[in-house]
Amino acid sequence: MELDERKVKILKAIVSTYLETGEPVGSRTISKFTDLNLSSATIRNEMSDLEDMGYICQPHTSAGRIPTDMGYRFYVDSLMGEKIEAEEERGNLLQRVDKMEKMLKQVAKVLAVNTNYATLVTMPQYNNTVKFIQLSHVDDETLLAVIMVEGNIVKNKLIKTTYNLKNDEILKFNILLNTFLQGASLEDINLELISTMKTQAGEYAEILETIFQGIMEAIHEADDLKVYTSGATNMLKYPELINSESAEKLLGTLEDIEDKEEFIKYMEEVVQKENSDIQILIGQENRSEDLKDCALVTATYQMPEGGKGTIGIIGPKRMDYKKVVTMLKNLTGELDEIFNNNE
Amino acid sequence: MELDERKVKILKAIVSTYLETGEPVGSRTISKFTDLNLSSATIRNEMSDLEDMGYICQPHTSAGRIPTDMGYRFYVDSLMGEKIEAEEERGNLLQRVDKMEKMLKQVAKVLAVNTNYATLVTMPQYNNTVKFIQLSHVDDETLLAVIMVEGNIVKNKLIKTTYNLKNDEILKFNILLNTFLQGASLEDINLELISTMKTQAGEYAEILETIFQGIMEAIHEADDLKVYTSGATNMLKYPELINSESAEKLLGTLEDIEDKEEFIKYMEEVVQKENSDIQILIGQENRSEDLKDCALVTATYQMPEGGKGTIGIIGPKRMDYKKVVTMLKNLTGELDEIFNNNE
DNA sequence: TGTTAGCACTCAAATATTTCGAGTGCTAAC
DNA sequence: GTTAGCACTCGAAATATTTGAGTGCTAACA
Repeated sequence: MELDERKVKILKAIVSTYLETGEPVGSRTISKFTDLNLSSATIRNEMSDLEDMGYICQPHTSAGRIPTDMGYRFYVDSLMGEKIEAEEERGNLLQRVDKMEKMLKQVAKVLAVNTNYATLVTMPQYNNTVKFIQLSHVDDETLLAVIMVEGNIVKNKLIKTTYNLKNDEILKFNILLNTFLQGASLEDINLELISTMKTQAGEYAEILETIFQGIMEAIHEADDLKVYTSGATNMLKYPELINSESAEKLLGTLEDIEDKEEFIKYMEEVVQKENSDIQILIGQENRSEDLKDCALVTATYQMPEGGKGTIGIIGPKRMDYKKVVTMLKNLTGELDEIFNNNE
Repeated sequence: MELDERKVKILKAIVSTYLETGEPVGSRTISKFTDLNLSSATIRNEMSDLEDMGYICQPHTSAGRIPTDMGYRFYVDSLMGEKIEAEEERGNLLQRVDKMEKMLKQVAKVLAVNTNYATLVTMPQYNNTVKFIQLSHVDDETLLAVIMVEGNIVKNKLIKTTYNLKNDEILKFNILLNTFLQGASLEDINLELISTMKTQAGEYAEILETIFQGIMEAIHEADDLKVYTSGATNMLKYPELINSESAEKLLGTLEDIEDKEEFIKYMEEVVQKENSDIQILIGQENRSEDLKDCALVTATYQMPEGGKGTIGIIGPKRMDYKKVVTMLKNLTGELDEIFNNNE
């Protein structure tokens, strides 16, 4: 069977009506509210066809039709085909804040409030090139290492030492560390480099080892992709999700998303493989079982220094895709703007 | 009317039965499951008295009795009277982690998982005595200020300058800042001190102003009492809360609790006024409207350096107080232990 | 005077029953 | 190919019915 133009029109009408109302849509509704001028009976025939083709289904006999994942997919794809122009009133959503962290939290919040879906925003990911390292004396047995990496991200770590370093010794360590590590990315720091440094350190080799270890821990630490979520409780607003037995699990997932290695990995993957900036995954298309009744819409933003992060929305499959996509485009646009102006 | 021993026994039996079952408890139940050997009729009479006295009430005629806030209060008070011995198997709950932040998150998580209530943990509050300040060069127009305050909390801030400071100039600033600010608490930093510093800075007074401002911002910033919550979704497990119209609001409150100045202030207040380490607020006893159907149980922990923070649980009034209190005692005990060993 | 058995009454919750109507599929006619 | 008409389906809502735990009250008993 073929998906002719009329079928397409009907399908789109069904999906968009369903997106609005959340009720299964019947043949009469479509007959009345499209410009096709077809009777309900004809629509019924077409609907029957569309059902055979897998785009729509009935939640039970004698109910209207609702889109299948495939139906949503078709709708979304054709939506993406149309050019979505960013709305005129942009630039007002975000207030300028200096701290990256706050900014991203704000983005998550803004998104959640404006869309009524759950949102998540990841920190931009850098390749962690070291900009500089600063060691300071805290007390007799503690040092503070401050490491600034590409993207002006500051990490710090307290390091316990057995030997009480004097100020001039710390200074020497600072010089040594910076000489070797400045500009180095994680991959650059290999065993060879380390042993060279140790040779240079001479009698201090052992302490260097301790310090070095602390520094590496610090660099890796914040690396574990922070995710900010917001509006998780918005999920409660969608009955189709609440009834689904996974609702509580989903909320839980969102709550402690920071722990869910797996989930984060998944997000990363999504970011990686997309070429376009907007990516939509519907229902079963999501690998994660928790999301099987949801749709995930993500967009990437880019930092001037090359960092890359994701803004995403999790909501019911019955989601206002158009609004969400526009929203995401606006926000990533705004982020770009802010970051570029800041530089 | 007087609350004689028998009435007390019956009241306690009612409350504790209700805590277990969540159902209104009737006279027969009490008659059967207490060692009083009284018929249900007698119990009924006593219950009627207890109702007159305000300790229990009926959700509707011809239902059993449930405790009023006053009833809970009586129960909890008498519970607190008994000595609660910490459980033997303590010390295993928390894994040692180095970062304060992680540790507190873990505490929140452990509590949430073990109790099935929502939990919140605040960062310890210090009086923010400056331990030392370290200024570093980032690029031509940016400085990094790292400030360590009492309790080994590290704060940092990027400061934009108009004038490109050279290394030796930065060194001078470092010395200047540390000379004046080391050991200073927030109250110590007043206008007089600032103007003295400016005089010392001479031609650099203006830049000092900028830097100083940045530093003050940094110190204040993290000061805004971070709160970690966990297990907010546990609230969904308690039907009595879900039906209450405030459920969603409550969840929302928990979700972005970091913004709710008001709420945080409230917590602080609770911490302030308590002399004993455990504080319980039931229903209307809570100032916050959002908590009117909940109970809030808090405990304070103390850092060796004098910092003070709060661990708390939010749950339904029908809460396993005994377990929660024991749990909190254990955890604060563990925290103390860890902090002391660490030092 | 305190305790208890007995009984009529109440009322939420569970269960069963009915009604309603939106929606379908099919057929026959245009 | 389109449409009107009709019998049929079935969930949801409304309504009725049953059930049972629980109460308060009274009268009798120790």
